[in-house]
Amino acid sequence: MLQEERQNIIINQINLHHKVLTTDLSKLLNVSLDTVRRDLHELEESGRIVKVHGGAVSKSFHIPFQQPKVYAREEKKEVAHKALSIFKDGMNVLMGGGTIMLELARIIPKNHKGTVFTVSPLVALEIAQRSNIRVILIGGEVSHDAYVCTGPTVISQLSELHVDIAFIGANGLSVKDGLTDHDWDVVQVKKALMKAADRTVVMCISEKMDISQKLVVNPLRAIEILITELSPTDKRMQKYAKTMKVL
Amino acid sequence: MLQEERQNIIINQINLHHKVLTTDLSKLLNVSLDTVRRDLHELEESGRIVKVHGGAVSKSFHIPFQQPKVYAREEKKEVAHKALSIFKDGMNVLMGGGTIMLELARIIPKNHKGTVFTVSPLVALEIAQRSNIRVILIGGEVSHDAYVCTGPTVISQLSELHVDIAFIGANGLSVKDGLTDHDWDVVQVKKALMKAADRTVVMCISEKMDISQKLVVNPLRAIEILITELSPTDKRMQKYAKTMKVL
DNA sequence: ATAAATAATGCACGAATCAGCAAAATAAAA
DNA sequence: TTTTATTTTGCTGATTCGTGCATTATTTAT
Repeated sequence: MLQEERQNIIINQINLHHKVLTTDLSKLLNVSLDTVRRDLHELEESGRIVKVHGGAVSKSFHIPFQQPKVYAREEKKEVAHKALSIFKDGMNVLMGGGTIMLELARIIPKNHKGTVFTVSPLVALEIAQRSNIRVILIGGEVSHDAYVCTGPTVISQLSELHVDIAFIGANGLSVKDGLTDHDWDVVQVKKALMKAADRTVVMCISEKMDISQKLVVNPLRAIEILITELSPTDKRMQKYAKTMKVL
Repeated sequence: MLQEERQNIIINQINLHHKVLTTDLSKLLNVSLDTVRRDLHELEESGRIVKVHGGAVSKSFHIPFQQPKVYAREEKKEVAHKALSIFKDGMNVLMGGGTIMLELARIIPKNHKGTVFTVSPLVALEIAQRSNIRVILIGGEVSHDAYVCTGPTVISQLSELHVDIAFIGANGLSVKDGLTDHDWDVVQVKKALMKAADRTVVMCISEKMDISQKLVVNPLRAIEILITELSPTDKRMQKYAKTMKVL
């Protein structure tokens, strides 16, 4: 068996399973462990795979080490600042939960006037420090992980609400599935949030783009504006820019 | 299973649930606790997660609780500890707002089971960290000074509620006027809180005793239990002990 | 304060890796 | 073809890595 042939098989296996064990390859290809190891080494040299102890993984599967920089905080702040440009005095605004929304809440000017509805106690507390903003917290069962109000109470209150614009965060956004999330309760709430608003602004860091979670909140067309830390001219944004405004 | 694979699963779990327990991961991944711990350690070293006692949480998810300087903190803690003795597993409890209530929330055991209703976002967030307690936040307009939900929404939701016991703080308590307060909105909420509960526990530090505020919440007879930092045998408590239980 | 749960540390064992070397296979030259 | 050079493969021993266990500390709950 040719070396090249072997290495192609290895690449195929990795594409298939995202990972591969050195011992398995040895058996599969009927060559010694050393040969496999050497193959893996070459494939890594040419940057096609990532070698790990015991085998190798595909490049996409391998999450590169993120340097000690604080996790995506700066990106989120960047997103928040962009969102602030749509945040006008006198608006009736609905805000979801999550860390991005909290960043947005933090940078809202102290003298801003308006009304903010939110399902997040954290956002509510932050904004309540601004004396010219009425803060209405939509109450319900507080989820233990996301610290957001969920449940039928929230849904029914939101169904009686109508605001200009809703800001919500995203855990998954893709052209195929639209806005997606992994927690059933949260999905229900997000649906209700979007329904209650004329326009929806989705805010997320680019890391969440082209990712689909288990549950669908709404298709792409339900979103009017998308904000990420990337420039609107960035290549990754183009496929979204077709159906919505991006900034 | 490759180490890389395992660590990816851990990251996924954390992204999904925002927090994971070491023991759960051990079972899920079929490896020893030591291995999980080492994985968590490495993931923390590379700055991808934050390790906490018992497991780990997502780095993007740490609550920036502002801890404002609390007046008479020690006395309030003392009151809170006494109140804890009435706080039994399985109870349906209603909690008001204020710093004393927050102290109580803080010392509720992590493994307490039960349901807590509250009008205070701060209390709700504190208690939501206990996974065995259902926390229902009664939503409404968040007051700018006390950070408590107020307004008609709160009143109407409370009118539909019935719980075993309500814990509320006091800004004024006297034999003549009973429980009094100075903020109209807060008074309405406190009335509704007491109406929704079979029994009312009033918690305050002694300096609020024998003081009357502008507005009356309820007369003394509406209160079942009074808790202060003073001993039940203290001279100042005697006149209250005639109509209610004191501790 | 005491008991229980969780974490850190050191050690041992097996598995995986690496480097160097020799045998085998392949390619190139005489 | 034979010879020589080059590449590829397999093997050996030393070393590193990953894991689990036992012990000791630390934290948390009662």
